[in-house]
Amino acid sequence: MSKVTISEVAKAAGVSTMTVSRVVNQKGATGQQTEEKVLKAIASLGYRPSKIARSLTTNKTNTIGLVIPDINNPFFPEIVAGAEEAAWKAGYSLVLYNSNENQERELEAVELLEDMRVDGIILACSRLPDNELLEKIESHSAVVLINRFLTAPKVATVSVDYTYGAMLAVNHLLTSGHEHIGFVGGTEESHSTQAHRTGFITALETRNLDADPRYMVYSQPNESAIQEAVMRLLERQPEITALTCYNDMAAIGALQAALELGRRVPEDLAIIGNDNIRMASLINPSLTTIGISKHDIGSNALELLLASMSGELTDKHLLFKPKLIVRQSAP
Amino acid sequence: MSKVTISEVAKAAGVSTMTVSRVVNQKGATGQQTEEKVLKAIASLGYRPSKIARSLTTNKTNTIGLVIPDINNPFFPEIVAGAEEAAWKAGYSLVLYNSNENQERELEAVELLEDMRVDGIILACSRLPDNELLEKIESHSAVVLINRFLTAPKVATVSVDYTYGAMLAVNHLLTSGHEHIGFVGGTEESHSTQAHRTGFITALETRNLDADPRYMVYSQPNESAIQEAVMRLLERQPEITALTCYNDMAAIGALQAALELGRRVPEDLAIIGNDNIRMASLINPSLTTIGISKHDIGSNALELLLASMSGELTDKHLLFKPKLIVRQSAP
DNA sequence: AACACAATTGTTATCGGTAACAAATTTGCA
DNA sequence: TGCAAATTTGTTACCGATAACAATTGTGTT
Repeated sequence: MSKVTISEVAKAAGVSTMTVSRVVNQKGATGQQTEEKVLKAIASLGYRPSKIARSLTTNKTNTIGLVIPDINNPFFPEIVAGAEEAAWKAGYSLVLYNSNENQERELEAVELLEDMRVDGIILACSRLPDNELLEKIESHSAVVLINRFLTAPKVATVSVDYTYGAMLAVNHLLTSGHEHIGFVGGTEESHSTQAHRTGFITALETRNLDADPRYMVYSQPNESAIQEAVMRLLERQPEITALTCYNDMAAIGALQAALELGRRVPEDLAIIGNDNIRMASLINPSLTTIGISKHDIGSNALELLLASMSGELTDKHLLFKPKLIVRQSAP
Repeated sequence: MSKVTISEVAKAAGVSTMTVSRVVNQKGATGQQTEEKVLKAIASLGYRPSKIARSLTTNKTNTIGLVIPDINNPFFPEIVAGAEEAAWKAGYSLVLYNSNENQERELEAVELLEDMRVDGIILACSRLPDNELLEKIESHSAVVLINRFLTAPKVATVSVDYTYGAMLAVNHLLTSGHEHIGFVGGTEESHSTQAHRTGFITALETRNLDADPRYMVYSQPNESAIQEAVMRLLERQPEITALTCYNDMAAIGALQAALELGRRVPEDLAIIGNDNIRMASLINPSLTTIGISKHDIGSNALELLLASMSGELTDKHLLFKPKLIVRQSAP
């Protein structure tokens, strides 16, 4: 345990603590030989300034909170990596909470981050209702939401244009000649599901086709639930020849459902995913999907947060345009 | 920004700050009606005690540092999840660094964690040489290493018995009748590679077979490098009919190499991975692999750390026994 | 009612730094 | 050489909480 304090260094160097502080922070003028004395004392004692103590006076922790719903969902590690990378470059540390898709835990995490006096927080895919979210957020000076739109002062957002992505997917399928296209979503409240569905409907309506509610299915975001939901959908509406899924894990669940029902992919059933997680190119058949740069989302979120912290902007909303990646599952 | 301090609460409740502190921490006796007054004041002001200030006096941050080499490597998110879960339950927060397999960055991360006065650190798969690692570690009061053995006071470790796992793999292949088995490792310095190779060699020698160095190949831990290394290996030693890989990503690289060379898996080439990442069961052919419970590694590491912090043990070494999971790639 | 003792509350110093101002030293120039 | 201005250093107070001890209030007993 490092126990060397600034006053010990000051004593060893024969100067005041302020002088040591000035040398450490390279702030305020410092004389040549004094500086050397101090640096020598620091080195010989192995002094490392306490960020805790510093934070108390400066009212700044150089720390950022990141709350994600499920780190095991391959969508998120890349976002975390992007954010961590940007944070590192800017001299910030990341405090990570994995809410496990649990609202209460998400709330508590945001509160804890407040207790820790983090300089800002990034909330990914919050499942909290608007009012609760707003209430918890207002005690923070800088907030960035990922994939969740919210108009509020101090709140910036970084989102993927899922609506646009879904339209790309549906148009691709329509162009390939599919006439009965199903939609596989997550929970109905989830914003990405809603955005995706909007694109699904819009793309169909643009071509004067009806989006039949019976062709849409929702599910809890885990593979077996998805697989089951898709199986029910396909048994109920066997005329479906193509599926757009709100993310790649759902698409993989759909693949398994197709396998289970003896439907060949893509011959009998075309499947398009969303997110282009690494797995998408490695499974068989490889997954046609909508690609988004998750790393960029993370790094942009963090940079937006830094800007927001420094008061350069109060709110700003980034929207990433995804693009279609054609592979085997929907050629 | 929460700015309510304890003295404001004290003023509002008409008591001293110590009384407020006692109510907040439920420590020391407190009178009924005073407690109510204080709680009311806390609620109405929205007071949240500063962990920063508290940490300064108590010399405890309720914070744990976690350094991992690559969060995009699917081996790690589960470990992080396990550690985060256990930390959450114990009331600790996690500070995460992603070193990107970079030694310098890893060093810096450990130093920063010291500056933050975290209560303990978990270092996953450190690539630092022993002496540097020891030097940096000694300023921390509690350390747990994952997949890295090191005998030192205050240092506990949680490791997977890769050697045993590799033996399982080789024995499975030998039992299936393979006579020329190749080994695919990561960088030669990596401990998991070394442990894996030891198992590979031991399993062969147990059956009085020689482990031919020409059958072993090493590579940087990224898919394309692995793929290329495997292709060179297979072209050089075409008699090889089976490969054991030091992890699943390497096995997937090997699969791609086989595809590239027109070798069918498992008919022409059997492949066994290691780690049982989620992808392993989803790719085609599904991957025979060595299964380890990564979530448990993370949670055990954290619990060990907590025990170490509370002085219950100074060093302890956990070794997880993996087990063979037979799938299509090596039936 | 008086006293001893327990329960509750308050005071002061401190954790390890930095802000803000004051003091001391150096420098430049008439 | 002297003196104002610039540079370097030191002092004091404070950030927001808690530890340790002191003071007060309440309780039961005879």
